[in-house]
Amino acid sequence: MTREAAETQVKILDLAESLIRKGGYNGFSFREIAAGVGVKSSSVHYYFPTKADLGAKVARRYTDRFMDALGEPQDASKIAMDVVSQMHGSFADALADDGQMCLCGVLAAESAGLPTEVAGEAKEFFNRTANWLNVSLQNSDWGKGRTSSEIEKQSLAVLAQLEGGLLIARVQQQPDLFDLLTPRLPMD
Amino acid sequence: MTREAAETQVKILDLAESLIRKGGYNGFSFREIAAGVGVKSSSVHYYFPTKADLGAKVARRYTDRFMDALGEPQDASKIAMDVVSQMHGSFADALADDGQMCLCGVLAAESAGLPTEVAGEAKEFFNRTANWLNVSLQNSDWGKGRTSSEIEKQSLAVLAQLEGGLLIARVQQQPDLFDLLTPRLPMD
DNA sequence: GTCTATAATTTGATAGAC
DNA sequence: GTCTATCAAATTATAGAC
Repeated sequence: MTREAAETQVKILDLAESLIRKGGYNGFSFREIAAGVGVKSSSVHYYFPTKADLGAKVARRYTDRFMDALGEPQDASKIAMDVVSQMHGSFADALADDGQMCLCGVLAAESAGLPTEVAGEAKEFFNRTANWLNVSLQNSDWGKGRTSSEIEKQSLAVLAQLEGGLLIARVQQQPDLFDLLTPRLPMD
Repeated sequence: MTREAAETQVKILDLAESLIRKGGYNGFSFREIAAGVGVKSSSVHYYFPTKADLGAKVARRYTDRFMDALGEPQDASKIAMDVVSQMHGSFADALADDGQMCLCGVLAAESAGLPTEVAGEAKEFFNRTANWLNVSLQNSDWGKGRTSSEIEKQSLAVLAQLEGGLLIARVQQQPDLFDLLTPRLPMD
């Protein structure tokens, strides 16, 4: 694969990601991608045979990058609030650059109407982020002495509030709203 | 307006609501509506001149119905947990009948790519539900002695977790997940 | 109020030249 | 790898008969 080819492919993925985050999977077209990248739509099909394939690969790359930024959950004990803050920061980064919300949050919202490959990747994003929270909270001070089902439940609650916070910040066109909404863990 | 006409109009609104909740605003067409209702697409245009008009009216009706089910916030003091539980129950109802999520949650996710009239109605749903929570929590035991900015913040946090919970339950295809995620209010 | 018919555009996708 | 050319289907929307 030549350098130019790789750049075209990456440009397509970048623009597709941006457009999906703006208007959802059904809100962009191959021709829109092509025009933005500076090629013809047939060239987009050269890299991604179908729209479902492009959508799935955009989601996969997004999830990989997101998990990469989080890093491996540490074995060593951590402060639970630092774990939550780190996750909050990763979601805030998604919002910060262009005021848009989490790609897989958008896909999740319309997932009942998506090709299975795309919906599957969106689902996988939540599996992986929930698992990261699970392991991290288990190793935290807060996690000691709590049941794994209680920890799993709180991991989902944290994720829910973060995704929901992005949703609200976006529809209200007030990105700052998200910063207000740092999830808390119950202390009882 | 004759009885049959009213029924057709309501059928259109009902089906449009269901389809948007399934696949978003860009995931349904006038012909799909027409086929499901048993008329031609030109008849759908008779009731709703444009797609944006239909989308906006679906959202408005949804919000009105949602607020109607909540009822007026009581003046009398209430238990805060009952307030949160009531809101949780209203969102659960949306999920219960067909396993789909909140209409305005879906619209919010793709709001950056929607016609302004539709995005505006989605925004209004959050304004009205947040305001209901605000007033109700202010009148609750928990609200006594707390600042209005703290109460506003927690109202948004509750909304965020509920919408995010629907998002997760839907993408995981596990409606039961939502029941687990009853928001809590901080007691410190 | 619902229909037929159709305009005008956009969509995802493919064949084949270079 | 990118292009031209094109297809078949779907889209929103309108005009006008009944």
